[in-house]
Amino acid sequence: MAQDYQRRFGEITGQPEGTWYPDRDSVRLNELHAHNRTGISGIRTDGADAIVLSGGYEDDEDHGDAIVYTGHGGQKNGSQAEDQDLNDTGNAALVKNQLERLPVRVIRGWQARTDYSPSNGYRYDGLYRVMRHWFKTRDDGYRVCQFLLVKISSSRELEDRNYLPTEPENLDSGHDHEAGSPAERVLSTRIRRNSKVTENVKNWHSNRCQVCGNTIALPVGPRSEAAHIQPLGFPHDGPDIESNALCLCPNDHLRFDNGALYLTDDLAIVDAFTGSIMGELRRHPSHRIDIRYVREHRKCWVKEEPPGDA
DNA sequence: GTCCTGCCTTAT
DNA sequence: ATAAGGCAGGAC
Repeated sequence: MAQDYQRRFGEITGQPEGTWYPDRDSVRLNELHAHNRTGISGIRTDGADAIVLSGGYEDDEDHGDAIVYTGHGGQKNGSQAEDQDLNDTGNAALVKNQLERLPVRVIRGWQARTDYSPSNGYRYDGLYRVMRHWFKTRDDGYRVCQFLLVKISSSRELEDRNYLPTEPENLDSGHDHEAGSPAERVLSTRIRRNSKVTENVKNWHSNRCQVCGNTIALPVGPRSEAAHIQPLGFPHDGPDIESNALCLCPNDHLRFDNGALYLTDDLAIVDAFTGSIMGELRRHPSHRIDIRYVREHRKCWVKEEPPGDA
């Protein structure tokens, strides 16, 4: 009975990209996906080996090489009725993929009726990387967890694995971030990043983290990272400019990008676990920070109560 | 479209 | 062991 599904990451032998299946049971029996109804095949401690994209959540966005996938949970009778969270094992699994860089198989179903879904049945469409996750507030007020999936061996993904150079010279002054297809916008995140922005931000702060004040010393010299407040590229499309960037140590960069800390409008630093203020963001007179980007970042991680009710 | 049965994995 | 719940599937 419990012919326990053996989770395997990556390509399944004999099931190449493009293979078609008549139904979910067939997908499962060919060991591409654990479930016959559930979207995410995975658990918190393993990560997710596969997902099905078949229009079950209206906040999904399929652009081929770039996908915004909505997490599990919160639905009652097919419509959103509660907030989603990362206690859900499937959602936590996809975060694990992101942090451990595990590939996820993407299977598209006919129900979604996008340009990329099959007209009937299900199709295995290759391996994707989970680039990041965040929360979105829907128009009805419910919060859903979302994941940016980018196809492996797309230019962006190769560049991310250092197979392609990230040359400072091919920069575009950072204001064309709205242009191009979603996949191109994802690609532009790294390939066309303006190194002058990074350099300025790091120099102003002398490589000291604006959160903790530490500098990571390496034999080659001090190390810091320029972190964008509103992420670059699809779908957030933050600008590649100094007022949308922070100088952070790798630890606080990871915390900031994954919602462990956020900023108030007064640039106080908040510990997301306790909600209490950890301190003030370290400033430099030349480094103006635009509060609009701080708000966009906060939207991804903090449920803001609807205004009104004076 | 809606309803309802059934089957799997995961959690308790 | 048993229960819960899910991006099915088919019937109507």
